Amino acid sequence: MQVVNPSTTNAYRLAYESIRNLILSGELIGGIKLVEERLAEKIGVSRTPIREAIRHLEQEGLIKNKRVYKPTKEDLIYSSELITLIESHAAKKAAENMTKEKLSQLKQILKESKNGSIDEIVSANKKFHDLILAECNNPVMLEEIQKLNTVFYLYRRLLIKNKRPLLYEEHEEIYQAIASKNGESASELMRKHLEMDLKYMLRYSSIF
Amino acid sequence: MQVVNPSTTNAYRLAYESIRNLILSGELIGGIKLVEERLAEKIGVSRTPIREAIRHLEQEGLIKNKRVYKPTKEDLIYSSELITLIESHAAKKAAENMTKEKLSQLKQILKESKNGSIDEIVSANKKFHDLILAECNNPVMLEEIQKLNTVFYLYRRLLIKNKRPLLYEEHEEIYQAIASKNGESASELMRKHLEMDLKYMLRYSSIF
DNA sequence: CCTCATACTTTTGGATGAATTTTTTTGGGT
DNA sequence: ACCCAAAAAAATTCATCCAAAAGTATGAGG
Repeated sequence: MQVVNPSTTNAYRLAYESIRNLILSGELIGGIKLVEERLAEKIGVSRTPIREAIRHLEQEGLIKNKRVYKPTKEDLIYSSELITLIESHAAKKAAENMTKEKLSQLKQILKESKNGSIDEIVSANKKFHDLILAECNNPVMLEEIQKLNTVFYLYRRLLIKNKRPLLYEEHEEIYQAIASKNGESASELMRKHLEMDLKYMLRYSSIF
Repeated sequence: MQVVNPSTTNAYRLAYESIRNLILSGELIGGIKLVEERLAEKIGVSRTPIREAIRHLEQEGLIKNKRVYKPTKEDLIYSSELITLIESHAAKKAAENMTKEKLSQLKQILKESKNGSIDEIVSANKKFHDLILAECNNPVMLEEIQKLNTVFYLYRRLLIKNKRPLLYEEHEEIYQAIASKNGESASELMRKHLEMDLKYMLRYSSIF
C-alpha cells in the first residue's frame, strides 16, 4: 500500500514549499526578482525542480514574470469580488444546512476571536470563514477560494493589526443570521462584511 | 519595445500548446497515460520542456497524475456549480450595465445560433455566453471561468450534437431579461439554464 | 493453474553543461 | 552630462546523462 506522505522528500515539492514559504513569510518581498540559481543553492537542489516549482507558483498567482507577485489595488478589488461571490453563496448554504454541532463550533470560534494576540485573532477569524465555506460542499470552490486567499493572506493581517472597526460585530451578525436559518440575510451580511474588509485593507495598506 | 508574440518559438510554450491541443481535440483521450519521452519525440523537443508543460497542464486541470484528466460525474457537478455562480452574477451585471451596442450584438449572435452546422452553433453559443460574461468586468473571474470551461469543452459539444431541447429558447429568454434590464430575472434564468445544461450533459455522456 | 519472487524494461526525477537570450556595464561621441 | 552602441556578465532555456523508482514479464515452487 502506498501512503501518500506530503512531506516525502522530493526536490520539486521541497522547492515549491520553500519558495512559497519565503514569499508568504514576507522574506521575499513583492516585486523582487527570483533567480533560479540563487534559489537552487539556498534550497539545496538543482535548477530543474526550481523551475517546475516556479511554474506552479506562477499558475497559483504568487509569482508573475519571475518576480514575486505584487498585487495592484485593482487586483485586490477583482479577487475580492470573486471571493465575495463564493463566500456569500457559502453563507447562504450554511444558513440552510449547517448542523447543530457545526453551529456551536462556529459560536465557540466567534468567542475565541473576541480577544487574544494578533495571531490568535487572525487564526480564529480564518477558522470562522473556513467553517462557513465548508458548507459549500464543493471541493472545486474550496480549492479556488484557497488559491485566492493566498494572495490576500498578507493583507488580512493588516485588518487585525489596525483593529478594523466592527469586525467582531459583523461576524456576530453573520453568525446570528446563519443560526436563525436566514439564508438571504446571511448571504447579504457576508457580502457587506467582505466589502468592508476590502475597503479597510486598501486604506491600511499604504502602498496604494 | 517588446512585442509579446505568443507564437515565439520556445520549446516550453510549444510543448504546452501542443499537448493542450492534443487533449482538447480529443486525440489524447481521457484516462490515457502520458509518457514524457513519447511526447518529446512527437513534438520534437527534449523532455525538460515537456515536464514543465505537464506541470502547467496539471495545474490547469487537464492532466492529473500523468494521465489525461477524465472528470467524474461529481467533478462536472462541482465545476458546473462554480460556473453557474459566476455566470448568473454576470447575467445580473449584464442586465444592469450592458450598452445598446452590446445588446444588439447579443441579439445578432442569438440569431446566428438558431441554425447552421454543429460547429457554427457551438461557436455562436460560446459567443453568447462570453459576451454576457464580459460584463463581469473582472479579469480574475474571466480567467477562472475560462479555466473551468476548458474541462467542460468536450462535453459542451454533446449538447448541440444531441440537440438538447429548449437550448435556443432559454437563450432567448435570457436575452429578453437582459434587454429589459431585469437583473434578478436574468440571473435566475441563467442559473436554471446552466443547470439544464449540466443535466443533459450528464445524460448524453454515456460514460457515467 | 495459481502465487510470489526475481530479473528485466520502462519511465521518471534530478543534475549539469552548453547554447541562447536578456540584462547590465562600459565607454565613445555629441 | 547624456545618449547610444558594443562588450561583458548573468540568467534562462534546453538537451543529455545517470540514478532511482515503478511497472512488467518470466519462471520456480506450491
